[in-house]
Amino acid sequence: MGVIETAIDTIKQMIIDGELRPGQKLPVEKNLAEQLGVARNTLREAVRALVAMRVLQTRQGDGTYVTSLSPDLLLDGMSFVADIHLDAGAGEFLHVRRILEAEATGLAATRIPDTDLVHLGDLLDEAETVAACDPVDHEKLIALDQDFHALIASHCGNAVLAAVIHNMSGRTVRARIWRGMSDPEAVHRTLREHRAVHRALLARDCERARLHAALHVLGVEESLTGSRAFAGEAAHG
Amino acid sequence: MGVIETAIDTIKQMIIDGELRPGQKLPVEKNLAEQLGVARNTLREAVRALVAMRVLQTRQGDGTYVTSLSPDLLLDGMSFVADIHLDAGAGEFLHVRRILEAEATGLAATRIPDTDLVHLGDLLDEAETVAACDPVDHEKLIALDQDFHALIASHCGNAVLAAVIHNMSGRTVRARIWRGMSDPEAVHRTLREHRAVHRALLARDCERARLHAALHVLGVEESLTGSRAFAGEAAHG
DNA sequence: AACTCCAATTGATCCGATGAATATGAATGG
DNA sequence: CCATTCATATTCATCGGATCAATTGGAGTT
Repeated sequence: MGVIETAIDTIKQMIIDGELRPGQKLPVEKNLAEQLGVARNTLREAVRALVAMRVLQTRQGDGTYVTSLSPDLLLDGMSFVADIHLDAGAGEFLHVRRILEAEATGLAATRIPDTDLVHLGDLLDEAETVAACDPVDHEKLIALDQDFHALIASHCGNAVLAAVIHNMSGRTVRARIWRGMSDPEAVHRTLREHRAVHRALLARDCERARLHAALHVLGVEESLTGSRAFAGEAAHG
Repeated sequence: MGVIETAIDTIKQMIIDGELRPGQKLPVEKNLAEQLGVARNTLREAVRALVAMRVLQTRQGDGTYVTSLSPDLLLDGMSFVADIHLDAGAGEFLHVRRILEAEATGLAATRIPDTDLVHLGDLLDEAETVAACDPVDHEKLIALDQDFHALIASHCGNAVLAAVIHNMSGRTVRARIWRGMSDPEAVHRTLREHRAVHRALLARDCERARLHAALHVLGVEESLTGSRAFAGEAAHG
């Protein structure tokens, strides 16, 4: 194993062992490099790798610190994975998201405070206003969509679950999904599904919330794969 | 934004845009550094960060290449996250794993080939043999446990789902769980639950497979939190 | 055609120097 | 005595060059 990999693992192990705690300041580069028996440039590459993993954080003129190590922080590299695979693997990411988002929404039904339920309603009102404009501001819709799902997930009582959901669909993926909705009907359907989820949460009904959340993501999946059988049939009736 | 961050994002974008494809070789450090307008040491730190994310791979004397970018590869940083949070967040990770593993096992019921079902049976036979020995080889049990779950997940038909499950519980977490089973009865219960999952898969019964998988992970969750109400009651009866 | 060996290529590691951002503490004014 | 300002030290950021080590590819040999 190379010198840099060794340095990375040593610092990692110091964190796992509790020798380095969240928020703690590391020794200055010169000393830490000497302590680990490597050159300063080598240590910098190790530190840079850990910064990329959101394990460390450097502040010029101040020092290097261990981050909060919160799951949300450490898992956010996943969004890049989602962005890379938006061609081949977007459907697979959405499938995972459907499972997790259904669970999180069901959990949130009994946990989300009333004030945030009101906030959710405000988000939906604003989204409907934006959708009614011509031309539609898709960027705004994307932001509101993200806020809607993030707010629900943040109240599921499981920080890891919320973090995985939050990072499961990178911004590029979400943007592509919304931009793919050239059909105004698709936008309105999405907003109706959001309303349904909101009503279930207002009723504090776990199972309804879970089902509507799953159905919502499923709708996105099917709109991507072009297998929207229901929509086609509904048009006939 | 710093020079290094800019270099990282530039390379990332080249990959997202398809300018750099999986397996492709990058220009030599000297040229690429010149092309990006940074010093060689600076480029190296950017490359090192992408190597840590499993996006790039370097081979001394040969060159730097784009990896396969497979989800399993890119998501494997998650195991470090799980290792760090094994005190506070182990339960939350297990909760997510329960949801995902249940789904994956259900999906695998109709997808896993007969030959792999036989292989699963062999793994269980071997595990029971090891568990019957004295002293018990916990390392061997950990490896067999990992193989069992990985083999099932790999046949769920969703590479992203399989990758997330695979990386959800780091080796440290899995090792701690098994080592926590000082009670021989806990080991035997785990093996019984594995058998139940295997039988459901043999019957190609999605719902049974899903339930047994969920129950299995739930058992691990409860053994960690010490809330094994059922086990306690069973001991009385 | 297969093998051996050497030289070129390329990343790995190290060293030293300068620039830029921040923190610290002394000096100053109220 | 307290708040502000500012010079200075500290620390990371970036750079350029030098040497080491591993791989590759071709020349030469069998």
